[in-house]
Amino acid sequence: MQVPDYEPKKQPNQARSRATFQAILDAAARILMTEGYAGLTTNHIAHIAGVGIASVYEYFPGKEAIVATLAVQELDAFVERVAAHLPRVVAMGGQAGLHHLLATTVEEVHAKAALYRVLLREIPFVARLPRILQLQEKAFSHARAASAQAPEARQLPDFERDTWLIWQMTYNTALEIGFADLEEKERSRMVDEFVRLVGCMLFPSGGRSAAT
Amino acid sequence: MQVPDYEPKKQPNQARSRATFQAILDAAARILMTEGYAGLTTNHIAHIAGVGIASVYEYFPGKEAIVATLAVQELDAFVERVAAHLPRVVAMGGQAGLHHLLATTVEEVHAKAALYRVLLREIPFVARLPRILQLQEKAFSHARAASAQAPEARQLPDFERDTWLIWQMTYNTALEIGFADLEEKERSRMVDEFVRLVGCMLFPSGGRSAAT
Amino acid sequence: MQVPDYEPKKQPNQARSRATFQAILDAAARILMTEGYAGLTTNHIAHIAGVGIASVYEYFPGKEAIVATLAVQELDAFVERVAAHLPRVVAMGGQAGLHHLLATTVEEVHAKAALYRVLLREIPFVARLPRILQLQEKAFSHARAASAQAPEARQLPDFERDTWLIWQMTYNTALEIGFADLEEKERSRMVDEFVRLVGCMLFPSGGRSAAT
Amino acid sequence: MQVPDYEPKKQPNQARSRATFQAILDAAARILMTEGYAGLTTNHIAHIAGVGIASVYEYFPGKEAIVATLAVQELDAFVERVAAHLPRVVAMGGQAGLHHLLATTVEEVHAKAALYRVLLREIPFVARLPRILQLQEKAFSHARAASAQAPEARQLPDFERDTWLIWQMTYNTALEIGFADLEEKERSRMVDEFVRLVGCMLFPSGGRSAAT
DNA sequence: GATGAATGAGCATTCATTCAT
DNA sequence: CATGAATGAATGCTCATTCAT
Repeated sequence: MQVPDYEPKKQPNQARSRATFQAILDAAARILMTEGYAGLTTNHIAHIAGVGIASVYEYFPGKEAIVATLAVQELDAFVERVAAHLPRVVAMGGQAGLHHLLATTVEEVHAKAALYRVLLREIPFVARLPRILQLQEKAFSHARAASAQAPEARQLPDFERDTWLIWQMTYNTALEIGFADLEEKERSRMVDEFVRLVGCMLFPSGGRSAAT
Repeated sequence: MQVPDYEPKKQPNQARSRATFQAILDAAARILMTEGYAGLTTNHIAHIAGVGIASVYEYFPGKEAIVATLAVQELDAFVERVAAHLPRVVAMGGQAGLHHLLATTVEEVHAKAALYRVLLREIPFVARLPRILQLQEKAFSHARAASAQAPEARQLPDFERDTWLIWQMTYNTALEIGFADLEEKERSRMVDEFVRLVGCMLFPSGGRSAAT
Repeated sequence: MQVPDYEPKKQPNQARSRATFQAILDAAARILMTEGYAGLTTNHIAHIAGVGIASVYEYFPGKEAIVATLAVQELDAFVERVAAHLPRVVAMGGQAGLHHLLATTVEEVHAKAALYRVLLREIPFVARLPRILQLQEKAFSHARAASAQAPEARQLPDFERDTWLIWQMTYNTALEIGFADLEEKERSRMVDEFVRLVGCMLFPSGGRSAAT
Repeated sequence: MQVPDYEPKKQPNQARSRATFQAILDAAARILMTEGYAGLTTNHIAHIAGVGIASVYEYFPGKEAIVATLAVQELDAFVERVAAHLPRVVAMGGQAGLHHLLATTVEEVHAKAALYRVLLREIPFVARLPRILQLQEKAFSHARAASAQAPEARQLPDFERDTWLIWQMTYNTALEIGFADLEEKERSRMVDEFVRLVGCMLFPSGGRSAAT
């Protein structure tokens, strides 16, 4: 099985090209949300995008490149949106900052749950894309940096492993909460508890009282 | 899109049938591990199993039923294997019991990581199969029961949500550790820290000292 | 395309064999009536007949032989049943005899319309089977003989062609009336007119008055 | 058994499309004539048509739609060709008009006997296609109208049933004469007698003399 | 630059038939 | 005599991709 090409053929410069390029990505996103990866075909993408099939191949070498480009675009924007809150998170600090960070993350996931679920859980190659790995690395290092700034967290007995583990737990559970079919109020309460539990790991001394 | 049939056509009774039936499942497992779900075709399964393609359709209505049957068989056995340790876990209690439970789980995951990763992360319908949902429910209730027996855990301020969240964090992270490409020693250390962090959530008061 | 074998492999002699043999033919008839020729498969026949698939091949070399045997059996019985009325038909003579003959024929067709329609209109090779051709020839010669006995009919100006044509018209139309989805009363009236019209051809001089 | 789709997927507009579309229909006709319906496969059609298999599915949803489209096209043209003679038939009137009509019909049938035989006698669903039923209805009403214009025919004692019966006899027998493997001269004589006999039914009073 | 008609390798699935028991 | 597990050639159909316009 040849490894496919995950890069777009060319970056569109003119306005019309840009529109076509984006229409293809949008169409792919719509299909992924309604039909899943199994229902994604290039002809279908072209049809939904309202462009000729040949135009799709004008910009992308194949189906995987469309998905990869979409994934990078979407997940990059996701990280950007969450990262925009980081200054405030750091300013708030401690449990309060953690709460703001996780609540924001869960809401962002929930807003595009249908798409993220497919991208992150149904398409095996997405998580292995270099640009997605970079993205995760970036997000992880954000988290580690923020974590290292908090005076209590420095006491983590095995800093490297602990941050990796907490990262895994937090990342996957934030996804699960965002994917779960919960009422807004229930999701909010779930986040409260989520924050408390993560706090238990990060700030071992004061975990219980901080939830109040 | 018609919903596929996930049940085998007939349960084999005679020895020869049984062998064919199992050969098909084994072949499917091997292909899933080497080629992923995308590379799984019925003709390929038949070829690897060393049986005629028609024999595949003698026992299964289609590809999905093979995967579903395999998933149920494998994950059921997985839960059984882990559940076999539960008495000891309960007897040990506390951090020690938790350590035994999580170490066992991670090792079982690691032993079949390639297969479980495909079944649980690449095939969207597996996690929605009624029998798999029952299995998760069963495992979750095991966990909740064990958790309720530990005197400290009863103090979880929001028992329902906390158990669900801790379950999600533990389950997903156990998978990630098992899937990660780590040396045995490194994995073992990772489990140690993992246990400590989960302990922080379950036994908030004494989390730090118990790890020693 | 090899010409298939239309003969049964062996004629069953013992009672049990006879039952199996006939069960196969009956099953084939039932399937033909409900699913048409396109839905007739050997495995399906065996299943409906309640015998093993290998038993089907014990008695018949293939699917076509089953159909051919069934067709000969059914159509032979049909001709026999109609022929049983011939003495009375000849005794009655003229329009009255013709009426009895055609009414009987149409009723016999109607009684097994679903099966005859498939045998005679959907399965191309049935009408070309030597034994079916013999049967038609036999029926045709019956008709010609009866026709020749009627004093008026001898006056047919072109005896050979006229009998062939009248035979064709009568045979096909009797089938169509029998196949049509008519109430019994309506079918009966249709036969009355049918007889009158055939009378017009056979007894040109007195065709009109005889219908009264 | 799902009822198949009998309509073409899209009507071709450009010249190249038209050619492909018609090549598929022509190939289907050729195969039906040489191999019968049983020998008609989509891959075979594509091969004979000299187009890729995917092109077949570009224009038709399946095999049945190809056959249905071909049947409608062919039988529509057949009815058109015969109908083109109707004015002359009406102008000639009586036996002479009838002779012209039936001779024309039989010749048109004979010219495409191999195809019509398969379409009308081997493929069960063709006769039940709405567009074919409309065609028959149209031809039947032509016949009834012509019949009603002839002064003698109005005397048919049971107009509705008589026209239906005469239609059935004439239609089926015209097919049989056209399908029969006769020398042209013999077929011509057969038509002469055929006309005389139909005349006996339509014009009861003077049936005998008119044949001279 | 954009198109859509055309393609063929490849897939899921069926079914007549055989053969060891 | 009867069985049913096993078979593979053959079929209908899809979909990523190309190419002439």
